[in-house]
Amino acid sequence: MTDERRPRRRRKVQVVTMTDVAKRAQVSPSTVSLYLRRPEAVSARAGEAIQAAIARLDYVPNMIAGGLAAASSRVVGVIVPSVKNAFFAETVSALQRELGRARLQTLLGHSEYDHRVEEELVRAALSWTPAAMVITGLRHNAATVRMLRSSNVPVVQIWELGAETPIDMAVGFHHEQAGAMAARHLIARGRKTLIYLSSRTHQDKRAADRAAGFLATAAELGIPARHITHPGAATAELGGTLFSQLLAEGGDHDRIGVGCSNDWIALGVLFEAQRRGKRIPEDYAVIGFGDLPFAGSCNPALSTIRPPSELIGHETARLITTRLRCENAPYATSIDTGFSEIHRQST
Amino acid sequence: MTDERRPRRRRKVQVVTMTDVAKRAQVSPSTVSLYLRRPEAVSARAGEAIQAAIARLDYVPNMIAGGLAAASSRVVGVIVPSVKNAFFAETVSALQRELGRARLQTLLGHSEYDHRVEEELVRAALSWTPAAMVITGLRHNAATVRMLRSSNVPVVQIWELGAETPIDMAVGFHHEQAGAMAARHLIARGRKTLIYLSSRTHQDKRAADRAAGFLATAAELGIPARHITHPGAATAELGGTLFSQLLAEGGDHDRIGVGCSNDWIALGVLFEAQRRGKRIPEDYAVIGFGDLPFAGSCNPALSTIRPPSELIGHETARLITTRLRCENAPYATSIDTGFSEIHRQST
DNA sequence: TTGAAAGCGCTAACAA
DNA sequence: TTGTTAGCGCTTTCAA
Repeated sequence: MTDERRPRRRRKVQVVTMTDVAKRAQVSPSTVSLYLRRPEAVSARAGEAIQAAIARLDYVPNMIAGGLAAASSRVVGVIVPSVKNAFFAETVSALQRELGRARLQTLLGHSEYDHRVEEELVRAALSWTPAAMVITGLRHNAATVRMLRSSNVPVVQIWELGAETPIDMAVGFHHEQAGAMAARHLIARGRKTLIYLSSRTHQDKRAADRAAGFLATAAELGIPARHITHPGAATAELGGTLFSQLLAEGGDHDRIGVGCSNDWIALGVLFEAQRRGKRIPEDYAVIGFGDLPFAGSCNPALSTIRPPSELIGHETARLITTRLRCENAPYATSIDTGFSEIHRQST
Repeated sequence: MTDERRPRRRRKVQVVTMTDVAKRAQVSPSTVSLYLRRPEAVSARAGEAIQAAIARLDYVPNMIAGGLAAASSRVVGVIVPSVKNAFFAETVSALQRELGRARLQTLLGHSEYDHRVEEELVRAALSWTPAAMVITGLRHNAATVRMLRSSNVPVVQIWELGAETPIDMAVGFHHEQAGAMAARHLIARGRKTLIYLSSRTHQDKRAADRAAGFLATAAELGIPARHITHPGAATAELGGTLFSQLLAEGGDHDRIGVGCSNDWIALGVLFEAQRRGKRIPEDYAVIGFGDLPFAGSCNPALSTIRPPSELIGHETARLITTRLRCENAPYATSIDTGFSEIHRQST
């Protein structure tokens, strides 16, 4: 029993470390590190030895340690209102597929359309020193914007373009223009009165913008128009409710054009019209927004405005990977993805 | 100009570190660390000073450094086939909301129903020394299972219960039982012949299990039954195609009961039946799977089997947080969430 | 209740 | 092309 001061030791936590690989391959740890990041910078002989050692030892690199040393990690923080919403699900899906190709991983957060939740999610994501941040919309708490700016991390704001200047980059379209297109479409089909059916516009500012664009265009073209909205989430059920409300309002119901802030609402209108024996498009022409999977196959097939959900993910990934590749890639880029008009039987 | 050897320095990368907070609060860094993890272990005086310093400096803790030092991070790796699928979107959404309460973040991956992609995603997620892993299904590549086992990370397999033993914990239900329930439901409503309409069963093993349960139950009860399937994704359009195929097959079409592996397919059947003037439920009784948002409001309202998508997320989060709280929490738990039968107009 | 100090596993500057 | 070395910012003993 010696009186010797035993140095306190922490357990070795990781089973196989880079040092183990280096020992086995008879090279130094930094050569292994170099090989992992730029295999072409290492001699063929060393490369093969390292590769063999990795395979043999079943080595999984520790991104946490790498991230700390490099002061930046291979994660991208992505914040959307909700992945239950098919629009964002498509974007997230495309984004993740493309980021994955560049070996970037996705740290996902749902703000639930709440700016305070969003702020917390941004704070949490930034604590991972992410390689980039993706956030939905252009409007955020002041603190969120401040954090994002001072983080020096590339930021892409998605799904919206508008009056506000992006924090860094933006990929999306003008929702007023999408609403305007729906209005023009209905007017072109001879509708005498326009109605906009929407939901949750107090939270979903993009839906509110579409409504505003719809109503403004009707006004410009001298067509009477009004807006029926509801605080609930956009569902087929709510669409039925809104349509019933429209019918209950009475007045002149000759050649009405109905714009919906979302295809789910439009689908509910279709179902409710069917139940009440109203003809679509003869009595009521209906146009939605989203081109959701059912739009082409329902009865009648639904005319709609199709947002480029996948393209937004795709372009966002491209912007991020470009920026990460060369520091001096174009700054403050905005990409207007546009949207398209899908004419089917319901109008 | 001195000849003095200048020590090489790395840039200070983080703007505000724990040391900065400590200096300002006139305490040591380890006290700040302690305060952040267990505020009650620090004197009120020190706590207040630290809190003030944090607020003043706008300090964001660095999870990467924390994760490295603690050899475990506050992320949970979550792998689902696709978040475009409403089932998984609901589960991920619930899971994330609950994990967020425990200050755990979600690293999301989509396997696209491919076990090799899944393996890569697991490898990538494990390189973050996650606090836990969530993975969809019980069937994976051998390498995936090996990595997961040897990682010593809590693993929850979701959305499926069955013959295989879980790697660690499991939350889900038996899909054969769900298929069987659909068959019994149709038989109880007097159907003489049963048809199962499904899609992508070569990839979606859970859909294949539902089909198997449906057909086995029909056989047991002496009811003729057959299976029409298609490799495409489950959409309303495909539902229409499958139903057309059923009609084209001819034979005795008296009192047919149609089970669908997914509500989207059932919706397509409803639309196609409408177009072809077939009456539902008189000519064809239809039951789906999923209870997707439109099921209650379509025409006729759709009978369906409802999987507890949210509950799965909820229970998974509970299992994870419990396990993280006490190391010796029950090991090898399986939770059978069950599912429910929703009877509406279509049967 | 607080502080000193030793790493966690890796990257990157620099030297060889 | 490879190796040496000094941290990255934090957690966690252990001692005071």
